[in-house]
Amino acid sequence: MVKQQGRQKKSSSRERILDVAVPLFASQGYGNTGLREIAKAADVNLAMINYFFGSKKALLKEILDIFFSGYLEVARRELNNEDEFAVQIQNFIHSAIKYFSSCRDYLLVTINELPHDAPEIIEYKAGWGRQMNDILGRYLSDHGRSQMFSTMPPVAFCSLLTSMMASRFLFTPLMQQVQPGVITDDSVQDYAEMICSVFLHGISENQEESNQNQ
Amino acid sequence: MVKQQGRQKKSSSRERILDVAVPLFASQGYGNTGLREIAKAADVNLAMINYFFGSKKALLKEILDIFFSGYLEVARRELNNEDEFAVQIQNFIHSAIKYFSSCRDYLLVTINELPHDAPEIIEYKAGWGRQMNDILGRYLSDHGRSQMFSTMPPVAFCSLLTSMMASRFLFTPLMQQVQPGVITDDSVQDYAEMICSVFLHGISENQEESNQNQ
Amino acid sequence: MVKQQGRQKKSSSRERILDVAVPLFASQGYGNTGLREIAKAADVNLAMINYFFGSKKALLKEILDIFFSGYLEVARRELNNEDEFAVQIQNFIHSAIKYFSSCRDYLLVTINELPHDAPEIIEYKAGWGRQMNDILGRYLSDHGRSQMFSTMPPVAFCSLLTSMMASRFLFTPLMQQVQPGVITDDSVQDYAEMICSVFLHGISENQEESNQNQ
Amino acid sequence: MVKQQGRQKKSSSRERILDVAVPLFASQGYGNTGLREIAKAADVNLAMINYFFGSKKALLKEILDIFFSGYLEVARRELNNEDEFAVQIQNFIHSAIKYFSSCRDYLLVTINELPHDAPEIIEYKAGWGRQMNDILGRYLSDHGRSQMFSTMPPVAFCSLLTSMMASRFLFTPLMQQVQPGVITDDSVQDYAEMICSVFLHGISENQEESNQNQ
DNA sequence: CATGAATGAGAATTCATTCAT
DNA sequence: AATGAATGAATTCTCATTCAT
Repeated sequence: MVKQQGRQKKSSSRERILDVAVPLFASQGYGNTGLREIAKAADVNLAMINYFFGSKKALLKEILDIFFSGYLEVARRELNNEDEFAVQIQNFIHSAIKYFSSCRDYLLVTINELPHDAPEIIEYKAGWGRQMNDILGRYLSDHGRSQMFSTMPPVAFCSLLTSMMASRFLFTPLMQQVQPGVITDDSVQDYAEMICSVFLHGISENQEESNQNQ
Repeated sequence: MVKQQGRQKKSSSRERILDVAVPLFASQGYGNTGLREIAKAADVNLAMINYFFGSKKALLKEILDIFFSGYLEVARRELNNEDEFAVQIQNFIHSAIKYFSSCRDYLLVTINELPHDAPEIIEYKAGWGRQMNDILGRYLSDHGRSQMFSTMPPVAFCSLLTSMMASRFLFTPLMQQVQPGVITDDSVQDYAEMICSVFLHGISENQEESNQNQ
Repeated sequence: MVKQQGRQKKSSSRERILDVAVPLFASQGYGNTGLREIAKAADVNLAMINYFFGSKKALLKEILDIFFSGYLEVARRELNNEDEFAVQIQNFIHSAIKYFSSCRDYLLVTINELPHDAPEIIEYKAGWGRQMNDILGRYLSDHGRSQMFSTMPPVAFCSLLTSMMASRFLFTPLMQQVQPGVITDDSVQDYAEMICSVFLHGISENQEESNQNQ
Repeated sequence: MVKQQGRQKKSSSRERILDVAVPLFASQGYGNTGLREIAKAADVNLAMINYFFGSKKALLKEILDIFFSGYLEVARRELNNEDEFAVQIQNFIHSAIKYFSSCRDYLLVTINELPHDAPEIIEYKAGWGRQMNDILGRYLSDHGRSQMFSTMPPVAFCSLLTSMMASRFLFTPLMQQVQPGVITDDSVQDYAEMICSVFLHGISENQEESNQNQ
């Protein structure tokens, strides 16, 4: 599906709709956001949304599409090479968090709509999930770690890691309400470092240094 | 369909509404679930939902309330005692995951509605968040770990751990679609063990055994 | 229909409902006021309203009843005696305006619901209208003024005079919004004087003095 | 039922809604009339009412708007010229009553909703009231009659006169119920004459002739 | 008298979608 | 590509009323 051809002279309506829909879905939820609201915010005629995307659900699909394809690309790039196990994971975490940070609203929409079982969407999401599972499965088996903890299949490994990396973005709104000023945008790099450390070594080891420093 | 036989007649409608609303919200999303649907599923007159709860939003609040109060109770019980740092964390993780497992739908609703910014709900959620933050903050400072990783405030510590523990439940629907049969209910105990291990020591340490076993 | 028997020890619920319903109907309109609102304001169980009055419409009827019976009583007292034509009218106007002032909310409800044609109420109001018409008709014919202006039947005479007297109360909310402080409660007496003067002599005559005073 | 034939096709729905809503509001009251009823009577989809007017309240505003702007126009035309005081008043009364008669239902809606205090509407009505007050105030002061009766501010003058002129229309339904056949449409001219006479000279003067005729 | 639960209809409003222009 | 009108179903919520206790 060709996203854009030629010079894009004037921020096409189609783009404006997406640009406006994603943050709305992210902050209010898909079900709580009406097409009217989107149309008004995008300064576009209501009928144009269905004209471009076919339906509200197809608009959601497109958003999931964009997020997943980017996420998969990161996974393929960082996990399909000759580097060492831990190095790959570290690179993946850094890249993924950078990616999450670059499209947090896409992430939020994707994560929040994941558990929902709208019949048309559910199998669709599974398709992306399978691809991600394949990449991670190959990565793990390549390094002889297919049965980590004896009960963590790749699919769970993937879920856990994604969940950890996303936690920062998922909880941001709440965290800022609880303790304003604590979460700052410039600490994404630090955040990736921390996730790497915890995922690879847990909080205990790190804690010893931390204790010494005190 | 017999309405109710035997003893507990009083206000069973109210309970039926809750019992039915939670899984519906969990599987479809709050915004995608109509009161009609809930009323029909609970075999209750539509008007009773507003009669008992006041509004759809108040119904959601009640659900968040129930989940949060249970979660806080777990935190208070496991983190407010004389045990050692790692022991407390381990007990907390086990208890919390057991709790999550006992009310997964409440968990799903809570997590998925967390990022949304319905004005009335947002400050409400922050209230619960603050309480949890207080408990964890005291726990960390009691053990001289207030500034873990130098950039992880209690609020982030809390988010990360919760996110890890919840990942299993959040992604269950998708995981089962991707790899049917992998996720089974009886492995909750193992799951808690795994989360403990990763959170405290990371995947590397454990990996060495895993490698040896190969 | 006996209104009250015995000592009325504790401002009965029935009275509280009426006391609360009348100003609500007056300020919001009958149709815009719910029984729930009344029940809450009267601190009475919702079901009590129907228990005491039978229905919302019956509650309205009772209000019209109370107002009309008082109004008729004034008319009977002031127009059924041996005084002169103009004296009777003057006494009637003074008494009626005093009465209106003592129950303005009843007046407002009555006037504002008058034109509406709820089938059960319409004939009911006509009953009261007929009684008032009889009194005024007898009064006019007694003084040989049955055909004032050749085209003003008693019913129109009655309407016009009532409308004049009521104007002050009907427009009070608007007037105070337009020119705050102009309408004061203590000028009811003056107001009656003015209505008398205009109704009997018009504004022209009075104006001449007014001009001289300038 | 043929929807529309011939020329004027555009936005006929909007007009039909207004044409149907006004008499319904007039005869049943704003609060007692549902949008369903209006939609059915106008042969229009229920949603079109909100589509065109935004809300039920906005529909009411539009009706008030139409009535008030016409009424103000009459006042401006008849009271803003070089004629004598009494002549101006007479012309105004004749024009206003003709106007009232041409849109009685608008008049009824306006008058009956005037006392109600729906927060959004109240200040809105006051805006119109102020304009009318300005016109009448200028008119009175131009003729040196600002303090008629020493206690009748322009706002009261305006209320009284409007109330007198409207009485015929306000009470019509009741009057016809009380004395069928008395109120006829062709007597509007006579009615205006009568109001002029009463307002300027009162009933006494006229009465002398009436007495002589006996 | 009084209460709380229950009901079914109806309230206003918004929904996603379609279609002729 | 874009618009405005239109639709029918669904939204949340409130209505007046009833009834068993």
